[in-house]
Amino acid sequence: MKQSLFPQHDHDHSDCTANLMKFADRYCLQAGLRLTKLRRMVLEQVAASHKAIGAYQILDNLKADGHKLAPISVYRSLDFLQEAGLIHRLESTNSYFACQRNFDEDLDGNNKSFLNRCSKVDPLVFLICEECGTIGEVEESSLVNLINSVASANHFDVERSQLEIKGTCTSCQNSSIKKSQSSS
Amino acid sequence: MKQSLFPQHDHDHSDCTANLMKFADRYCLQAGLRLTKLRRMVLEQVAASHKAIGAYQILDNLKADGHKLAPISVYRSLDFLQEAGLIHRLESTNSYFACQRNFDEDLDGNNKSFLNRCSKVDPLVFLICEECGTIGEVEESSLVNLINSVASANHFDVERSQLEIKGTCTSCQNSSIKKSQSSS
DNA sequence: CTGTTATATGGAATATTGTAACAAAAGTTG
DNA sequence: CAACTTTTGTTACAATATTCCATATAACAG
Repeated sequence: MKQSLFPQHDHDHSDCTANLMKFADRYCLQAGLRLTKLRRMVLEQVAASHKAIGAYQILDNLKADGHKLAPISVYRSLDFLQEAGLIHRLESTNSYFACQRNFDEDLDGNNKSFLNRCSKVDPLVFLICEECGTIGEVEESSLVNLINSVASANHFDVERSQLEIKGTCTSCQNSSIKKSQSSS
Repeated sequence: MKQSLFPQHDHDHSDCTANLMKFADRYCLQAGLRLTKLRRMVLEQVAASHKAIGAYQILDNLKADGHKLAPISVYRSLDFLQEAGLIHRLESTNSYFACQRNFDEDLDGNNKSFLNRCSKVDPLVFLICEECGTIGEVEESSLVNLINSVASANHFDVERSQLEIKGTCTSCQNSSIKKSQSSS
């Protein structure tokens, strides 16, 4: 069970974005996927934070940068990026965030898991802070067994699955405590 | 681990609806919830099948029955029903289906779990057939442990969680086989 | 290089899903 | 009944997503 840490509010995010874009470039190159200018811009928007972002927010941001763009173009890019496993969609809020799994070792080692990252068989597990909107992506290998057991008990053939866990992250728990203490 | 069976295509559904409405009436009465005429009609629409139904589909159905209705009214009823735990929302398809857990024993026994059914702490697990749209709701007590372990490892305070498993149900698997055999 | 094909993007309109704000009606309680 | 709370009606609108067709760009064979 490898497990990412939930992104902290005070972490240095510039590295996150840079690493992700670097990875995306190399990954798409090796996988034969075309990370075009538009798709890359959309990915940069999504990767700009660990909060989920909506399609129209991306659209507005890019328009503000002087790009002339229609909703459909953003949605098409988002579809591509999701298909490539570079971003995920939060179903409960119609928004998107960058895949936070670190695949540096795969990139450098060039091992076989490289091209099968975020495979459709892997269940996705998201921790969603409802206070600040930050998303933490978690790898939970034991969830596969649970899903398989449920599925086989019902003779159900699983394609993909997603577990969305909503609550409050540490940082927000602490600031809530501060708030309630100061207000009382 | 109590586990509902995935609803079969050929089951007699009239019982499902009748039982559910009967339960809803008694449950709301005892819980002090007002299952008004409108809310009851909306629930009947949702409970009409084991497939998820969209808000505007419900709206159209009720309009076709001669009721004058606005979207907001349907959404308000859906909110109430969801809050009451009588229906669930499929986040990935913006649609609703009736809670399929059978609480007859709770009703008759009048035990303490009665008023806490579908508690927010309980993770929801749905099997979603992408062929026929049928939803199977499953109780998986071991998922609580998994979620708690993930959450505590990340110091995350969980409010609620939902696992959506997509794939193909038995009936549809069989009909696909028939199709591919006849077409080859 | 050139024509051919597949893939990606542009542009306009429109479909689908969901909400805000305020008024009216119905239920609840003293 | 009167005051109050809850529910529903009405209108307008916001937010999210897709259809359809045209244009542009990349990939590739000859």
